[in-house]
Amino acid sequence: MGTEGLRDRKKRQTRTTLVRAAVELATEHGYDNITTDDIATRAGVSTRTFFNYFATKEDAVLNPDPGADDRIRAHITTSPPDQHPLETARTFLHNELTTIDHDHKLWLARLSVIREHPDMLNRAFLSGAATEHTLAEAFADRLGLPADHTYPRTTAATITSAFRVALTQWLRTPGDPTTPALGDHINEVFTLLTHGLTPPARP
Amino acid sequence: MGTEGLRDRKKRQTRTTLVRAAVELATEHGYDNITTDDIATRAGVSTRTFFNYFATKEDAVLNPDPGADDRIRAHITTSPPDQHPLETARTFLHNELTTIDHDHKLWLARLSVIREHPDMLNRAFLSGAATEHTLAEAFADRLGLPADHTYPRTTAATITSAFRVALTQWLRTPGDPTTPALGDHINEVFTLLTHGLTPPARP
DNA sequence: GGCTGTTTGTGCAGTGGCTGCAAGTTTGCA
DNA sequence: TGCAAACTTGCAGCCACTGCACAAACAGCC
Repeated sequence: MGTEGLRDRKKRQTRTTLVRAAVELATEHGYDNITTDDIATRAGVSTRTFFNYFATKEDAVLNPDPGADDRIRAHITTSPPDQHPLETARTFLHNELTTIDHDHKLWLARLSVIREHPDMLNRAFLSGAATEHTLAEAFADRLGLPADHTYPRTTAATITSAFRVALTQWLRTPGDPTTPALGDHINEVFTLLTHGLTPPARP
Repeated sequence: MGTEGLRDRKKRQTRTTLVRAAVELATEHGYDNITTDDIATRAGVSTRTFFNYFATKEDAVLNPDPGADDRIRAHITTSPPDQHPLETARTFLHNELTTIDHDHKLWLARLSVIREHPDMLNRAFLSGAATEHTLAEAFADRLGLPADHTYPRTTAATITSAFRVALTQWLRTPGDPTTPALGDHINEVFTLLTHGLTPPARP
């Protein structure tokens, strides 16, 4: 089971090649000005193959991480059961940030594309309704509640929203070392939420 | 200025006719099985005209309310400045519910379409990013904060999320008078949020 | 009632995302 | 080596959506 097999290796490579092609082309010419044909051609495969790997042109740029759901579930079930859900989510997100540092360069390009297309981020989060569902399920399990209970659902929705806001705020001032890091934005948003969104004092 | 003019009247009528056609056809044959041609034909206009009224096939079904943003802004600016934002939003949503009761029949059909296509609801809420922006702006004004401050943005995102969850929960048990009304779900979700999502006791 | 400028409706041709199908090609396995 | 399963590819096609050029309807004015 340790061996991966030639077939799987090729498959993974084709996928990452397509992602790179998509992100590069989008940053070079603008996402709207490239076609799926362009992406496939640069990746050296047929257009039809492109759609065997991605259901959508957007997916090729965003490259949704299929393992994310498992990591989420694992983190939630292994964290202290009486920990506040927002705190559990916060620590999970901080863990993930170190992962992002890996493909640093690819991520910067990807983010520049997203910055030009804010709707894409939104769509990513909501067709990522699957992820939200995973969150709700995991918290429901931990709390001994039914999966469709209002509490875990609200919690899950709030968490994804929170992360989205933090990302949006962070994207406004990218790369500048004097501005807050993404982790700082996450902390700020989650702190607001744990305090029930109590308004700050007037300036 | 009181008179509406024949031109405007016709325009409004064409729009509502298209909406009715879209919703009816979608409920009859399923949203995926109808084309924009079908909708236009039933409405008695050309396909090209359809796209003069709606940017998207989805829009014809959802019929986004262009006046909503103004009502939101008005409600927020006229409500007590020291009122908790979540409470302000809660009362606003309750006001809107009475409006929905007007086109009751159309709304039921629309909801049945949405129930078959949960993604549509999500997309509606996030291409309704415009609405979220309005929310953030209005709260920022009221609090004397800059429009891009994290607090109003988090608040706005949380409110739209909350409403989305309430709607989703409500859609699961529609029309049954023994189950909670939409307003009850809204209350429940907002209560959870004002308490910082404190987990309920284990059952 | 006519005249003129501005909207609104429509046909047409075209782009491009996305899919099903029926091959061909490659890999896994015995 | 030979067979089955998985992967790739070309092709034909659907359909949402757009730009453009022109016809039709309307508003305001004389």
